[in-house]
Amino acid sequence: MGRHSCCYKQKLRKGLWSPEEDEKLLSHITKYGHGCWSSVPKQAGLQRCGKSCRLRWINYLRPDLKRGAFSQEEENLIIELHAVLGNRWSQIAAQLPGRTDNEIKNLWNSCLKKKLRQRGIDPVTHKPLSEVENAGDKDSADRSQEKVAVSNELNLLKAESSNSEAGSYEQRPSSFASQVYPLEMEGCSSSRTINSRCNNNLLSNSFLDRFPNSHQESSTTNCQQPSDLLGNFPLQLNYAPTASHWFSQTGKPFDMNSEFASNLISDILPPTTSSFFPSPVCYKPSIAFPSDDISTASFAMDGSRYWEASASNNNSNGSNSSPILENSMFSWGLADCSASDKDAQINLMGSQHEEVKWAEYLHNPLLMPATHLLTDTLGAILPHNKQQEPLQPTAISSSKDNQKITAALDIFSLH
DNA sequence: AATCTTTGCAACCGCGTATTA
DNA sequence: TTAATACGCGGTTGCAAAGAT
Repeated sequence: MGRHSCCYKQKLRKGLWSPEEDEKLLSHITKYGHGCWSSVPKQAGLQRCGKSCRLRWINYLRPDLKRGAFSQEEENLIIELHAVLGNRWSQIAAQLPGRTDNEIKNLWNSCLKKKLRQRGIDPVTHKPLSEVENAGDKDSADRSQEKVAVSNELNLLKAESSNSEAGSYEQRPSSFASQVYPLEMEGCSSSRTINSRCNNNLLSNSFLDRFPNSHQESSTTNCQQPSDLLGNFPLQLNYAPTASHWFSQTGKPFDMNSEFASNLISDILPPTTSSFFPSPVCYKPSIAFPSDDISTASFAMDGSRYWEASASNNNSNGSNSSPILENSMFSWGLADCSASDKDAQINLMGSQHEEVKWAEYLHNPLLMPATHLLTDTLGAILPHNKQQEPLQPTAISSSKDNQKITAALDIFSLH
C-alpha cells in the first residue's frame, strides 16, 4: 500500500524529458486537463509514469511558472518562511506565486543555506552557529541569543534588500512576513495593538519581536497568564483570512497598504487574547496573484486544478481540495481569532488531523516563541525534546500524543 | 587543452495520507 | 473493514555546465 503502482511498471522512460515529450504532455493537458495522472501518459502517448508526468507539469510545463532567477525579495521571503515553517517546501512555495517547491528546495540547499552560514546563522535553527555548536549551554543564554539570531537574520535580510531597488524590506506590501511579524510587535499585548500593525515601519523590528524579550520579561510584565502568551504566538495566522477576504471583496491580490486592509485587520482580529484558538471557520490562503485577472486568480486559488476548471473535459477524480487550500487549513487557515469559547476550541481539537497541526505548533519553538513558558508548566505533558529541530510532524502524531496535546490545550483554554 | 571539482537543477524514490472499490 | 490505488511531499541522486587547476 502506498507505493505508486507505476513505479513497478517496466519499459517506462526515465531521466530528462525531451522536447517531444514536453510537447505531447503540454498539448494533452491543455486540451483535456490532467484528470487522473496515472492515465495521462497513456492518453498522451508517453512512455512515462503518471508520477513523472505530474512532476514535469508542476515543475516545468505549468503556464503560470515564473522563470528566471529568484529576486532578493523572494529569497528573503523564503528565509523568513523557512524560519517559521521549516522544510515545508510546498507551503513555502504557496507563498511565492510562480515558484515550485522543488525550485525553492533547490535554492535553499544550494544557495540560501550557504548565505546564512556565511552570516553565522545556522540554516536549520536560524540561530547563531556559535550557539548551535555550544549546544551545551542552554536556557538563559539561549533566550538572549535567540534574539541575536533573528536580529542577525533581519540584518542580513535588510542589508540584502537594501541593495535591491524595488521597495525596501519594510515596505513590501506582498511580503508574507511584513504581514506576519508586525502582529507581534507589541510582545504579549500584540493583539491589542492591531491598528498599529498596518504601519509599514513595524517590520524593521519584527524579527526581534517574534519572541518575548526574555523568559522573565514575558512572565513578569503584561503576560501573566499562559493564555496571554498563547494569544500572542500564532498571530501569523491572522492575515490569511484578511488576504482572502480582501480577494473576495476586490478580486485582487491583497494589499497591505490599503485602507481596506487596515480596517479589515482591525475588524478580524479581536482585542482579546484568545487568538490562539482558531474558530471553525477556515479561509483560503493569502496568495499574491500574478495579475488582477480573475481567471488567473482562480488558478492560483485552485492550484493544479486550473486546467480542470477551464477544460471542457473535466475528468477530475473528485479530489477537489486543492493542495493550496489544504495547506492553508494547515498553516494559515486556522485564523479566525474570534473563537473565544471553550466549546469551540474543543471542537477544533476533535479532528485528529487538526490535533496534529496544533501539535506541530506546540512542538516548534519558532512557531511558538512561548514554548519555554509552556513547557515549564506542561513539561510533563508536552514532548519538547526536539525544541531546536525543524518541524517533525510524525514525531508526535500518535493518537496518544494527540491526546496529550489536546489536554494541554484544554488546560490553557481554561486560563 | 585536458582533467578534475564544484555547482545547480531536474528528476527520481520512498513514504504518508486520502480516496476508492 | 480492508486492500488497492492515487496523490503529494520531502529527501536524495544523477548529470550537465561552469569553474578551477
